[in-house]
Amino acid sequence: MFDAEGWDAGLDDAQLEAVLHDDGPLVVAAGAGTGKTRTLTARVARLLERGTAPERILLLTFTRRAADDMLARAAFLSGHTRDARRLRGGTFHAVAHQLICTCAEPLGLPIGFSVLDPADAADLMDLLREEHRLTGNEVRMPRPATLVDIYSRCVNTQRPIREVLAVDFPWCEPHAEGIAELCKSYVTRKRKHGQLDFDDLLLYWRAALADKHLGTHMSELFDFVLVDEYQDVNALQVDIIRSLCPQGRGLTVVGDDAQAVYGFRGADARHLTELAATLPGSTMVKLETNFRSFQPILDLANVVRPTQTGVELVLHGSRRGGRRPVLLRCHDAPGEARAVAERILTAHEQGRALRDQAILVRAAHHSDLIELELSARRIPYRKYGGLRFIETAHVKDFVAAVRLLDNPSDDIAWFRLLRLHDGVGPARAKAMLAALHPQDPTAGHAWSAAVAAAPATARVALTDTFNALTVARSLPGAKGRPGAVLAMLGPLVENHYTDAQVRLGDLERLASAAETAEDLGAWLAEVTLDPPVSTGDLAGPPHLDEDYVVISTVHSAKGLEWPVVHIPHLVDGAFPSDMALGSAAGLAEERRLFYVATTRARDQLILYVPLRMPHRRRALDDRHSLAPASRFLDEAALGMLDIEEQTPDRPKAPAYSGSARVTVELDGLWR
DNA sequence: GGTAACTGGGTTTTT
DNA sequence: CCCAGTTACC
Repeated sequence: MFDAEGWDAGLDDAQLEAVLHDDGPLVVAAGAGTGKTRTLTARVARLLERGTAPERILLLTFTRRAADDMLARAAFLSGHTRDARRLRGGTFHAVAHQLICTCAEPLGLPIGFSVLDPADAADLMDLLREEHRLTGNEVRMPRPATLVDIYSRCVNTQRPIREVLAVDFPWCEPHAEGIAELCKSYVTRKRKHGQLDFDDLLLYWRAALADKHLGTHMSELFDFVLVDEYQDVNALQVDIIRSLCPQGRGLTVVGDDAQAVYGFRGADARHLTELAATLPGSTMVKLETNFRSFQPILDLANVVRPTQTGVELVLHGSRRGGRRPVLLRCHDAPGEARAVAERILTAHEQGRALRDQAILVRAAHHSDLIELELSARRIPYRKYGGLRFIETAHVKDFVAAVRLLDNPSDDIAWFRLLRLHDGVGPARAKAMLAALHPQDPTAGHAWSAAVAAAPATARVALTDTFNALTVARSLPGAKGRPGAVLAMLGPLVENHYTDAQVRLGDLERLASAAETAEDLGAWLAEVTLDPPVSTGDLAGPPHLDEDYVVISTVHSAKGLEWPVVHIPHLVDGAFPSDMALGSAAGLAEERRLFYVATTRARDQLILYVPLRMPHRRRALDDRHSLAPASRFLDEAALGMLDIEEQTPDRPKAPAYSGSARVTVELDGLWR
């Protein structure tokens, strides 16, 4: 898999320039498939070889998977495999969490602080919304998840709420006052209960760096900081990077502004070009040779690639030959699902393993019909993105219980756990929280007060739960705690869910994964910040002989590649998403997303257009909207495609044309 | 007054 | 599939 000849084997001139660059600020503008991962890892390997201590190199990536991958490769290339574990790396959020834990006290945080995921944050918003009596009005308040999005957008773009509402959430403006009020109490409530949401991890890291003493200490931890996917950082992350590397010394960023697809999370690709412009003495290296795709795929990609970006890049292919991408016109969505399955099987017959193929979708539910079709034909697949294991109710119950062991004042965790008991709903749970919280929530008298607030039916179970928590808390460190939590949750889950057996099976696997952790709190933060996509992931890496098609959202496919790529649902309203059709900025991001999708393909790319799509709003009648195709398939793009029609695969039986007289008689049934 | 069970309508993308 | 609103039961 790797070249054993050394870190410089097979690098081209531009890549080599980036690898050999000294410690002045370096911006690598890397088009899709130009070997940026290779370049980054080679650079790390070279730094190690030059004698930089591995723990003084920090590699910030977009997913943990990318980080692990790169660190392992760098260690291999440098021949310093033994040092690999000492390299620092991960996502911004994961690294922030690790660093914050080392200085929780000076930051004013409780030692066992909780990490709220966005769903927890939404639960908290929901609670506050009720407390502020903002529900049940004539004009409905935005959904809790939307409130969290609004709050998060303000934080991540560092813009005032009025502006964020006006620009990004205009339909929420009537509630501006209430929303601002909610955001304010959201912040105080989190602080009070020792909870940090994802945004807080960045905020506290930045705050630590801004402190005179702590900040100096923190920025001196690293000699080199390398940031991948820089086009997708937000204002907070930019501040963090700038404090980590004063004057940009030792800083390397890699990115491509044509692949910026996280605007909705507060990212702005202009940070990439601004960095090059504002750092004195910075060097820019452009990587424009694509080593990934056959030329005909690149011809399409170059047409799709948005032109008005800050950094002009033109991809030159290095792989001649290959077929032109195919545009397959399908009858309707079910027809498209059949076509995808058929083309996957065709490629399979031609020697492509299933794992060499990916289906990339704009939104997770776009693969619903395709998944049905694959299942019906017994084609194994694995889905990335969309609803995750960690977001299922029973897993959240488990996580909440574990969180309580370290942070008994975590009211959101309590709220979940209490409602698992028979006869305890939102109102009772809230009354019990009130009984718990003015006191030490681990104290016996607090618990009896809480139990007293519950209906008689729940009291025995609640007492059991409280006792089990006491026992679990008394266990030292991580050992035994997950098992104790599982034992506690068992009867509750059994009572509360209809499909309890499946859920308990999940929890058993989760608990045994947790038992292997050295530090349960760190393990919990890890799975919260970078959750496993399925229970399968908990069992470790999949077997080599396991073969499955990958279904992924385009967002989750960023940075990855497959020999064969299928992109279904290329229809206005789906891809591009109808949510984005209204604004130029939205459409521009959709186009970049399409660019990302097409450039994932190495050898073969198939685009699917269902010609008839069910109408979104009124599906009651059988009316279909005629949506010929996505606006991205303009004349220029079509010129790069081979257009094919879906072969009719189920010829209808010829209609009977003779005469007959038939009656259907049911009256005998009702006597 | 509060819970649980049911129904109908809506659904981007993720650390 | 999740959420909000409704209704029947405690």
